[in-house]
Amino acid sequence: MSKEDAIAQFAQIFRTYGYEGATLSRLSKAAGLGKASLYHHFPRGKEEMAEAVLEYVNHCFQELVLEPLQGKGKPAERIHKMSQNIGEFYRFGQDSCLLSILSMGDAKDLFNAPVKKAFATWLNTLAGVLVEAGYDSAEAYRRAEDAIIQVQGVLVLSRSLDSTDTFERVIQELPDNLLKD
Amino acid sequence: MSKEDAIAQFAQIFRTYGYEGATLSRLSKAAGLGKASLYHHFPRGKEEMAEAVLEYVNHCFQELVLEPLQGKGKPAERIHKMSQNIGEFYRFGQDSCLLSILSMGDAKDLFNAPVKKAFATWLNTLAGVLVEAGYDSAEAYRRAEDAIIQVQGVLVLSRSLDSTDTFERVIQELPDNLLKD
DNA sequence: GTCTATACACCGATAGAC
DNA sequence: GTCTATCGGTGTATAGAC
Repeated sequence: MSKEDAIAQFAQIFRTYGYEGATLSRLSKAAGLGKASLYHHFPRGKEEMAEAVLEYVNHCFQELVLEPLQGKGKPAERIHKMSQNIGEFYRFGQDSCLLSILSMGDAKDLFNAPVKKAFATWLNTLAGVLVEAGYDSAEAYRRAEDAIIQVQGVLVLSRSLDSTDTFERVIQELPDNLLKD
Repeated sequence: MSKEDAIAQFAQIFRTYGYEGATLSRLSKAAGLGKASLYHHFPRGKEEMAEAVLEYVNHCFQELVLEPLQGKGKPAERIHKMSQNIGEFYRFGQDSCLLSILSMGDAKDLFNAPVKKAFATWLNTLAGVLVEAGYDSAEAYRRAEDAIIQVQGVLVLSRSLDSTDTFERVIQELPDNLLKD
């Protein structure tokens, strides 16, 4: 297994169990390596593994969600593409948001800055597209906030109810909600 | 400190650190008792403490959010009261939702049933008011889902961004969103 | 680069004095 | 009813053989 594959497996562990619940035993099993071997690749231990996961997830998010927003088409088309890819990014509601997970408990102190930055980038990128679509910047920012809130909210609800049907509906309605009126 | 006061303190620990992160050391400190003393009041240990917290929080939620919805006034007034009290219940975005916390990691297996039930009750109670307000039941249910999604989403965002201003806006707009069109 | 063995702290939980 | 002391287990992390 490549290092990147291992990090992708780690991501699932952190998302599922949280930072405290992501024990070295679980991470070791997910990577198919002994606990001691993990320290060869991540000398600073669990914290460095979480950093690698955060970097990896940010990279995926950049490709799937941010780049489509910065593409060439009409604003409406870009927003549609973003919404589709959000579905893929969160595996249609099966995955929790890593950022929201890392904003809890002890992890909050460790990852406060990058988590804030990631949300701010999403907010600003989406608001930028809405400004292009004709909204003034305050209204664009509110709508971008509302969209992110809907995504985060439906992820929580999907996890709590063990059901992804509401996720599908919310993602499908996201473009219309962003551009209506 | 009364048992109920201790349970309220426990709730803050579970909300802040999650089920795994809510260690007996932290719970003991929050209650102002030694670890061993906790077992006098909660013989089955941490799991029983979390059960007590869940029961306590459900009770608060019942009083603050559900009962106003089942009151006597017009639907619009009841929804307005619910929204106000949601602000109080979540301390205006400073608190995470205990249900969403208990739907993660190992706690998910332990508390799946009551968490699902609590969300279902909220959904059905709110949808009932919207039916009274004139929506057909499918539309009422969708709107109730959307409102709960907005609340959960803004709680995540508030926690991640360490800011409660968006929370205030979303709660304020909640009644209009539920009843518009 | 991966392993076994181990160190030491903290976990949840219990025994028993007071 | 609360405490100190302690248990067995697991947590993160390290040492050193191969």
